[in-house]
Amino acid sequence: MPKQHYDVSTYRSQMGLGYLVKRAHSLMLDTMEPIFEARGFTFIQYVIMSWLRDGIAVNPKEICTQYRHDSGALTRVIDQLAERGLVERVRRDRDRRKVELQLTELGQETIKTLVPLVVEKLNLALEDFSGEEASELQRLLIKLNSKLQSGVEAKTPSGTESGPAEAGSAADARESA
Amino acid sequence: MPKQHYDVSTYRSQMGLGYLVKRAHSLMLDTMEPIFEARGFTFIQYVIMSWLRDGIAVNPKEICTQYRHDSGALTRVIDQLAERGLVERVRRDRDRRKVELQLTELGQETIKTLVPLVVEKLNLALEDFSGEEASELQRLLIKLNSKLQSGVEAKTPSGTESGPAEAGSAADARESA
DNA sequence: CGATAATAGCTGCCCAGGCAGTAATGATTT
DNA sequence: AAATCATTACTGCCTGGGCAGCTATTATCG
Repeated sequence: MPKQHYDVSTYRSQMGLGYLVKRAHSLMLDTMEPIFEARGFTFIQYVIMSWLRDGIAVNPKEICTQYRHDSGALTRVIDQLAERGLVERVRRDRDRRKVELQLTELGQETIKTLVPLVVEKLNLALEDFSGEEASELQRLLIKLNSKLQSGVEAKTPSGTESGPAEAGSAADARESA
Repeated sequence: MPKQHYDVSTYRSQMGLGYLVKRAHSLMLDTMEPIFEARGFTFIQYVIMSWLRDGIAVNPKEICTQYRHDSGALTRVIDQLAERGLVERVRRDRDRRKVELQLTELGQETIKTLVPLVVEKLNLALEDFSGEEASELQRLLIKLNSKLQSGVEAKTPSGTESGPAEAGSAADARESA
C-alpha cells in the first residue's frame, strides 16, 4: 500500500502534483516561446535542434520516446526544419528503415545562438533558488518521472484492460453499493 | 544578476528544467487519463468538476486564469459537461456577464467517485518519496511557478503593468449567495 | 528458404487548444 | 445621461498533436 501523501478527505486539486506540474509546464512554455517566436522558430523546433546538438538523439524515434512526442507530428516538424536547411535526413545503409538526423552548419549556428537565451531564462526563473534548492528540484523531478514512467509502461500489455469503456459513463460509478 | 545555476558551456537540454517539467506533465497525463477514459471522461472535464467541487472557481474566467486554459476551449468543455447533465450554468443578477457554474447532483456523485482514484494514483507516484521529499517538491514547484508567473506577467506590453489587481475575484463569488 | 512478426518513418483524419473577433453587460468618465 | 472603455462569455478559424493505417525494411522462426 502506498504512502498516504494525499488523503481523499483533505485533497484539493489546486495543491495536487498534477496541477502544479501542468502549471509549471504552461508557464515554462510562455516564458520560452517569445525567444523563439521572435526569431521565427517554435519551441518544438528548438527542442529538436537542441537534442541533436547535444547528441542525445539522432533518430526521430529516439526523440519520440525520450521527449514523448508523437511520431507523426515529429515528421512534420522535421520537414519544416529540413525545408529551412537546418537539419538533414541521412539514410544509412546499416538499417535503411532509420533516418539519421544531422544539424547543418546553419542549424549549428542557430542553436548556438538560441541556447544562451534559454539558459538565461532558466537562470532567471531560478534566481531565488539556492544551489541546493535547484538541484533538489531537479533530483525530485527526475525521481518522479522515473516512477511515473514505470507506472505507465506497466500498463501497456495487451488486453489486460478491465473496463470495456464508453457507453457506461457515470452509471459505472455507483456499482459498488 | 541571476545565479548561474546553468552554464552555457555545460548546459544539456535533457537536464534542463523545461524538459523535466514537460516530461512530468506528459507522464502525469498518461497516468491519469486511463482513469477518466475508462469512464467516458476526459482529463480536462475532470479538472473542471474537481475545481468546482473544491470551490476554487465558480466562473469560467477563474478557471481560465488559474488553470491557464483557453477561454474558447473552456466554453466547449463546459458545453459537454452541461449536455451530460454534470454542471449547470446559472446567470446571476449581480453581474450578468458572469456565468456561475454549479455541479449538479450527478456531477457531485461523479466527482466523488473520481477523486479517490486520482489520489490513489498520486500516492502511488510518490510512494518512494519521504514525506519531506513530497512536500519539498510541492514547495519548490509552487516557488518556481510563482517566479515564472511574475516573469510572464511582466511582459504584457499593452496595459500599464502596475497591477490591474483584479478586485475581488474569489471573495466576490462567495458573497452573492 | 519462405512466411510472419516487428520496427522506423510517413500520411490522412480528427479533435482540442490558441487566437482573434463579437455581443452583452458593467464600469468609468465627462 | 451619453460616450467610452473594460470585462465576460462565446464563436469561427487555423494550427498542431493524437491516433490509426500504410510502406519499406529488418528480425525471427518454422
